[in-house]
Amino acid sequence: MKQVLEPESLSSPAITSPQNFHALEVESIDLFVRIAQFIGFPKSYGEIYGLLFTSSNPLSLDDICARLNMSKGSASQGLKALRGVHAVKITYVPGDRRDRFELEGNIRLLMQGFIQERLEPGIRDLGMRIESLSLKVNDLQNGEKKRYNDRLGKLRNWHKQAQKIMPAVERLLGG
Amino acid sequence: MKQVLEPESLSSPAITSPQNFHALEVESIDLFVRIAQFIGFPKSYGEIYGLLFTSSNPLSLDDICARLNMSKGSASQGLKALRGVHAVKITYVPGDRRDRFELEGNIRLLMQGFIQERLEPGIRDLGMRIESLSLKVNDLQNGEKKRYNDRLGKLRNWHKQAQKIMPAVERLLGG
DNA sequence: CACTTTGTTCAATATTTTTTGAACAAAATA
DNA sequence: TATTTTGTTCAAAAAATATTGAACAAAGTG
Repeated sequence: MKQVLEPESLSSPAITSPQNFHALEVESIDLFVRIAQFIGFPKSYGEIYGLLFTSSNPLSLDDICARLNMSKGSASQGLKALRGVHAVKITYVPGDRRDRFELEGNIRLLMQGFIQERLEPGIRDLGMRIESLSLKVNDLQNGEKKRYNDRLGKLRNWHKQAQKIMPAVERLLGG
Repeated sequence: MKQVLEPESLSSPAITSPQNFHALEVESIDLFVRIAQFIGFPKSYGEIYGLLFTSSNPLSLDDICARLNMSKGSASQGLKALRGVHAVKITYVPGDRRDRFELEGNIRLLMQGFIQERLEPGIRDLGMRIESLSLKVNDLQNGEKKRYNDRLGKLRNWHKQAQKIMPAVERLLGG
């Protein structure tokens, strides 16, 4: 029943021997490490994603630990987070008890997850803070109040623009 | 010649006594600390920006250190970085030897700096990496090549969209 | 010129974040 | 049932990042 090949075309047993990467694999993983850092994820997340990107078949937790020389804890946490942003999914391989992990088909899903779970809440939170400030400015004397309101006005305006562009960002990058 | 008032309406000498913040000031600074963290700046940068946001007049390096209870080194570095993204500028106050720092009038300038000096180079770098990968994929066997190209194609496509939306982002947030 | 004031730099320190690995729980096996 | 296999959690260790502070250079002052 278990017809899943060991990863890549190497003859050495993938689970016990770590590393052994093609130049191409290294470069792929490197790319996703950068992307991870770019959006504020730990680089181990990028490594995992990169490894799955290069892999032609779903990998188990142990595969990932072994090939990336990474602890089970890290791999587990990373996979959990990546699943959280829909970057990775679990595949059930009949006849194998272990979970197998692979990429969600589309990079857009990852971006959608990132936008919806990080970017948008962040912007919403800023909006609430700006509103809260705006309310409290009323307690100031007139001169101070005006000056403060000027600056807050610009900030509020900027925030409005940020909200305005979000749907387009989401449509293009995650739609 | 020196007609710059001490910051805020407090009677205590601003330079020697740290803290002494209004609730409003605390909340403002807090807001900008969040914004800083949001875009990956150290929180000290946010503190400085927030303090300048609340201040009705340009502050000296020492003012900033004293009020934020922050070392000269941090303040100096933070101001340098903030000037780098056009968030803060130096004002010369005749009769005062010290530099005085204040916000650039427009938050848009900050965003422009951030977009141009962080976001865009990051995206450009990703593009180069993706291209480099694409070239090397040619060395693979046919099956592998196809699979890799499929995934890379999606990635490249996504990157194209990211580039496409950048001008709009820049126009709305930093224009 | 010697002395002060001001801002910068960078090695050392402190803080924050990430990673590890051992303990644990859940589920499968025998 | 006891044993193994698998994945998660979280306190502790390691690594990365930010902050400090003392040494320094540049420019002003007397």
